[in-house]
Amino acid sequence: MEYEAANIHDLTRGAQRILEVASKLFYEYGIHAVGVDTIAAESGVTKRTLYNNFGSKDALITRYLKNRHLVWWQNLEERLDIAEPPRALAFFDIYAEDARTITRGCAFHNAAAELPTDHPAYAVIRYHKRAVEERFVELIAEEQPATKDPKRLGRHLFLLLEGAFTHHGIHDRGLLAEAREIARELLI
Amino acid sequence: MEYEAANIHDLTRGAQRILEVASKLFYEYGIHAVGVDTIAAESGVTKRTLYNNFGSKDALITRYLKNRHLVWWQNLEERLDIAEPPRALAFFDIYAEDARTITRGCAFHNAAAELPTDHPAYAVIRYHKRAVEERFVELIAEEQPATKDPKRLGRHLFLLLEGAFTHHGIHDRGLLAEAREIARELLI
DNA sequence: GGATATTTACACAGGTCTGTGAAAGTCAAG
DNA sequence: CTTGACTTTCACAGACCTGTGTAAATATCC
Repeated sequence: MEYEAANIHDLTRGAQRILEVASKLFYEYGIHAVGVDTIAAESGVTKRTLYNNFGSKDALITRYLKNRHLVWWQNLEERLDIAEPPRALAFFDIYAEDARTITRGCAFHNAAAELPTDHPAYAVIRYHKRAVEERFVELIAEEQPATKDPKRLGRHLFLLLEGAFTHHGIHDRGLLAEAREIARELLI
Repeated sequence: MEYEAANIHDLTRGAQRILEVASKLFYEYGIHAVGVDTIAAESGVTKRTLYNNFGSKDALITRYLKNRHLVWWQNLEERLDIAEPPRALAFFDIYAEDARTITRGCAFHNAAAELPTDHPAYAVIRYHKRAVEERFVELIAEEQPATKDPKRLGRHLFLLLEGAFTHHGIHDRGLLAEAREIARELLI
């Protein structure tokens, strides 16, 4: 990893609740819009505890995105393990499933919109997106060996997915389902 | 339009400068990260003038996105007028050109990440994205009448473009150029 | 040049923001 | 029962935030 890994289990119970609450609020309302007082209050701890555990808001933001990546990635691999070929479509299914419970598009893109590019969390964003893209390309290369340019097809599908999921935050016009359908045709 | 149109020429010279400066700063650093004091100071006017002209920060934000849409759309139509078929590729060229001078992806997506969905500016964001998508589909329907499903192809290209441009803010890995290349192949 | 519109200057209100200090309280494990 | 890790309490600092009131100064237009 380009950044220090961060396991939830290193955290005390209170700290875990802080991270949960912060994740929900940061995603729902945006990072700048949510203050540490709010996060502490919603977590049922004092602001002092928040600072004792995370050090600063910026560090909490970074932890939020690291954790989001880890959880999401684990879910991805589990789903891929049980998916039937073409497994690239499982990617679309995961996003579609996410979209049923969360409604503001991609947490990483949203964070990128708010943070300065030299923020510690920005490295996590870059890492995550790159990892997803590469996993996609890898998958295509494995399962569609007959494709003349697996890398291009992988990126092609990746872009479809990114476009559709990002849009989900703005206006759902069935783009995720349509992207999946387009992908399905491309994989035949 | 779903929202009241807003012409720059209604504004005094000072107000135009405010809008210019606000546009630059909102895009570059994010909306919440930029205060009205900063905007006024950079514009060389007093904060009072800003409030006399725009009423509130929220109204200024809304005006920023309305104006961004109008300017961008005008540029789009001008470019389409002189473009050679397939003109859908001109879309990619416009985004690629934008990407040379601005480096934080799509202003509308970024704003959407920060604003509550009931913010007046959010309607502008929805309108803009929908308009772009529809213009794309329209263009395909005109120029690729042989396509069996012009709407799907239009959305397909739209998603490629959105995915690539959004990514440009995070990490430029030549995705815009690759998206154009993929689009070119799809249009043959 | 005189009426009208606009901008300045500047103080101020009332919040909210991140972050800290220091002492007292709580709880679990040895 | 004691040690040590964690959390609470609560006051406070200092900065930044949006937005306003008012009177004087300056443009702009007929």
